[in-house]
This record gives sequence, C-alpha cells and structure tokens, in this order.
Amino acid sequence: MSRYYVTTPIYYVNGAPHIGHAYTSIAADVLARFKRLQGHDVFFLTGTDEHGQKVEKAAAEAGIDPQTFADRNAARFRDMSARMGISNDDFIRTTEARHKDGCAALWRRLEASGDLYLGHYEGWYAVRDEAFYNEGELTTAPDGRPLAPSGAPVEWVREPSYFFRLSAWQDRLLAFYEANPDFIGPESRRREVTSFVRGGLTDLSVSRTTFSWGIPVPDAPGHVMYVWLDALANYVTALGYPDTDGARWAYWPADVHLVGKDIVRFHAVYWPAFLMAAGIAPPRRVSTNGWWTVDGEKMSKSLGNVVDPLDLAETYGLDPLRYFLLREMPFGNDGTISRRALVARLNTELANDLGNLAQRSLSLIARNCGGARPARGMLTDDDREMLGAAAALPAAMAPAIDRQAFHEALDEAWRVIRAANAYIDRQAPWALRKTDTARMATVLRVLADVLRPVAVALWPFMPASMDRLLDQLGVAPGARDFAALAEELPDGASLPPPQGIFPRHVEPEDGA
RNA sequence: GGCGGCGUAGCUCAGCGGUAGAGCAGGGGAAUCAUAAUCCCUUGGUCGGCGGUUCAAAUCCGUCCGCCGCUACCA
Repeated sequence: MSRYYVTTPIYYVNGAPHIGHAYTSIAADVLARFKRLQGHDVFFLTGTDEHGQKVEKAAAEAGIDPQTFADRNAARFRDMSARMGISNDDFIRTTEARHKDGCAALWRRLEASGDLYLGHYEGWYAVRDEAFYNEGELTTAPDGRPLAPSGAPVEWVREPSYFFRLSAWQDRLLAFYEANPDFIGPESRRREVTSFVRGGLTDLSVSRTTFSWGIPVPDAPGHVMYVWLDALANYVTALGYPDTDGARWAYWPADVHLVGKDIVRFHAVYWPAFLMAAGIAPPRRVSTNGWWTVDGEKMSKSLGNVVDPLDLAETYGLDPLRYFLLREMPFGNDGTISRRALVARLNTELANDLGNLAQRSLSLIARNCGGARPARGMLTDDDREMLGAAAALPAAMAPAIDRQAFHEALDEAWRVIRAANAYIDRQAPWALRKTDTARMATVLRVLADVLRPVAVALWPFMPASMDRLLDQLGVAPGARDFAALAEELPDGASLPPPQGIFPRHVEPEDGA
C-alpha cells in the first residue's frame, strides 16, 4: 500500500478562520479521502502557526501572554477543521515541544552543513507582513511615513541575525524545478517562481533578536528563529523529525503541500532550499490555490464582508458548501463566492440532478420491487453503456484529482449523473411496470448499480451525504472504497425507505 | 521597465491548425416515476482590433487596445 502525505498550510493564529482557510482545508480533505478510497496509506496534516512578532503584539494588546492567546485562537482553527469535516490525521501546533525540538534539530543540521552564518541585518521591516523590503518597494503614506507595498507600516531595523545562504541554492533550485516539472502547480505559478529564482536570490535572514516569542536559536541567546523557518518545519516535525527511523518518517517526502497563492514563494523556494541544505528530500509538489472574492469584491475585515464558513455550512449544509467551493472555481484560479451562486449549485446540481435521480430511482424500487434490491436480467446495449460509464468514474476522476483539478473531477461525475437521468427517461421504468416487470427490475437495478460508484466517487467531496445515499443503496459501511466496487451487490437485499439527500434551498420569505 | 497570463454565446468557461463547443440563463416540445424535479429540441458568437504565414487560423507570427499576476527600477 503506497503512502500519501498531504498537508494544508498551518494557519496563523493571529486572525480568525475564514472561508479561505476552510477552502484549502476542504481541498486537502478531498484529496486525502480520495487517496484513501484508492487504497493509499494516507497521512493528512493540518495545524497552526503560533510564533512571531504579530502574535506577541496581539497578545500584549489583549493583555494576555502569547501562549494563552495562541491557545485560544488555535482552538478556533481546530474547531473549524472539525466543523468542516476535515479528516486530518494530526493537528500540529508550533508551540508544541515536539515541534520546537524538531526545529532546533533542523537548525543544527543547517548550521552543520555550513548554510548558516551570523551577520547583521538592517532594512525596512514590516511587522504585519513579517518581511523586509527594499527602499524602492516602499511608498509614502499621507502622513509621510514609509509603507510596504502591502500598505503595512515599516520600520528601520538593524539587528544581528543569522543568515541562510539562499544565494548559493539558486542553480540547484532551478535544476530541481527543471527535473520536476510538476513541483509547482498550476503552471502559471511555476513560471512565476522560476522567473523569480532566475532573477537572483539573496541570503535570507533567519533569526530575530527584537522579540522573544519564537523558538530559541540553539546556543545563541537572544535569537529566535524566523517564523517561516519555524512554520515550514512543521511538515517534518509532525513526522517525528529528526527521528528519521520512526514509523511516521516513512511518509516523507510529502506528496503535496496545498498552499494559498500568497505563500508560494516560501513553499516553492525557501522550503526546498532549507530541506536540500539539511540533506532532506524536498516535497513532490506544491499546489497553489487562489482567492475567493465576495460578490466581486476582495474579502477584507475593513469592508466587513469576510465570509464565515461556519455560517454558510449552517445555512446551506456542510456538504453543499464543500461541493460548491470545489465546483465553482478551478483550483488555482480566483473566484467569486455568493449565496446566490451557492444556492444555484445546490438546487440545480445537488437537489435536481443528483438528489432527484437518487430519489426517483430508489422510490421506484421501494414501491415496485418490495423495497428489495432487484436482480438484473438480460442487459441491453443501453444498460451496458450506462453501467460502463459509471464504473469508469473513479478512474476518470483520478487524474484530475492528482492535478488538484477538483472541478474537472466533479464534471466527470456530473456527466454520468446527467446520463443516468437521460437513461431513466429513455427506459421509463414507470411505464415498464405495467408492461414488463422483469425489464423494469433490470432497469432499476442498473440505476442502483450506477448510483453506487457515483456515491463512492463523490464521497470524498460530500462524505455525510454520500454515506446516506450508500446507506439507502444498501452498501455496507466497510465496502465503500474503489476496490469494493468490483464486487456485485447481492440480489434481493432489503433496502431502507428512501429519503431525500439534498433538499432544495428556498430563501426564507423576507419578513421585513 | 522586464517576464508571464487572460480577452470565445447574456453569465462561467473548454477548445489551441481542418466547416464554432459545454454548463447555466432564454425559447419550444415531451413525459408525469421523482425534491414543480427530468428528458428532447432550440435561439444566440464577424472566437478583443488590425496585419501576416498557410490550401486552411479561435488555434501560429507581428502589432495595438483592455484587464490581471510576478518582478525590477527611477525619482
């Protein structure tokens, strides 16, 4: 059984979870679940990033110590994961001892390889961005103070700092990208990153002395590690690094890190460089997703249009939300989220196409086959074609899933679902009931046998709903993976009474 | 300024050298098993503008216009 390791970014506890966090986590969850159905031994990691000056400041402003602050916000992210149905195998926090110890070990390893040196850094630093900027990148605020391109205030900082010899890794990184064309997805991001690296790399400041909320640099009092070195290391410390003999280490290298487009550089440039310098294999792929805008506008706290995933899940159901997020916008693109679009997908595709297909098929069985799974008689070409398309679905979706093209995978499923609605109309089992009950039974059995692989293949996207459908189809809980589909279900098994899976959403009457 | 992407039906997008496609929306019809759901047919585009290569271009090349991303620099 081959191993598969998928990660979300660890989320920075400085802010509250929003739809963007939920989106990346749901995508990772679908990937993890799909790989498990394929029979892989999956390790799925998420967690929180809790160090750095921003957290220290925010905690101070809240009048509490940083750890208490981090505990509180980490709990919100953990809660979001649970509420979004995320099936992570572990949840790592960068304030945990296992992480701090692993990080220190990684630091020593980089030091031993000669990739770290002590110097001093001075420059314009934006606390909010955790980043230094060149003079030329700055703009001037109305009050005359310098600002980062992001709009964050910057301050002139001069401090002793350890540096990572990133400049020495330029050629090896380029060679690595060349040898691994799928390392960065989508393609457009790969081009951006390689173009950035080709433009030349400067050494990276990897320690700070102006604040203390971080992992101490070994044997260097006053220095704490740069938050990104700290944060990126979570992907290996969660696997037990530096214990590379432990069972978990077998999952390395990661098959895919899912990341938002704002943090590609850290994952696609710094991270492989750190790892190669430490003698650790780089991850296989960094897959980048875009941003959701709200009714066409950027989501921001100041605009007050931040979308709360918990609220949407409560109003429309978790599975419709998960479906919408992965169906509406191609992974990697930016896209617009709106309640209207969500309701349209829910009503048209989930309720009308899939939900109604299941309901009409199952209620025909319930009413005309004594509530038991009918047996197949002789199959027509039409039957065979229908069954073939459904049986081929997992294999048709797999390559899209491997490219994180979730919307394409779903499109494959809907082609089968639409074909099944056409099939049932063509065969008209409600008419056969009066003329040829044996043929009617065959048609209904074909429909049940089409719904089964559809439900299994869609399970990673909408686990609770598809479990309910599989319950109604009489598929045993232990037989809901792709391998189990090869086995035909027994004739005559009694099925539970059908119940709607996706109720249509009707906007409540406006009482005002 | 450099590098790159995008611009195709009302909307979202696929197609990337061989007589314009899908889904949604719009129009007509059928059916009535089903969550007033479904199925069939159909309206609709000079494929951003202009020029070129080719027997043939949405598809290749050049150029212009408009959006967007990354990056650099000037003051």
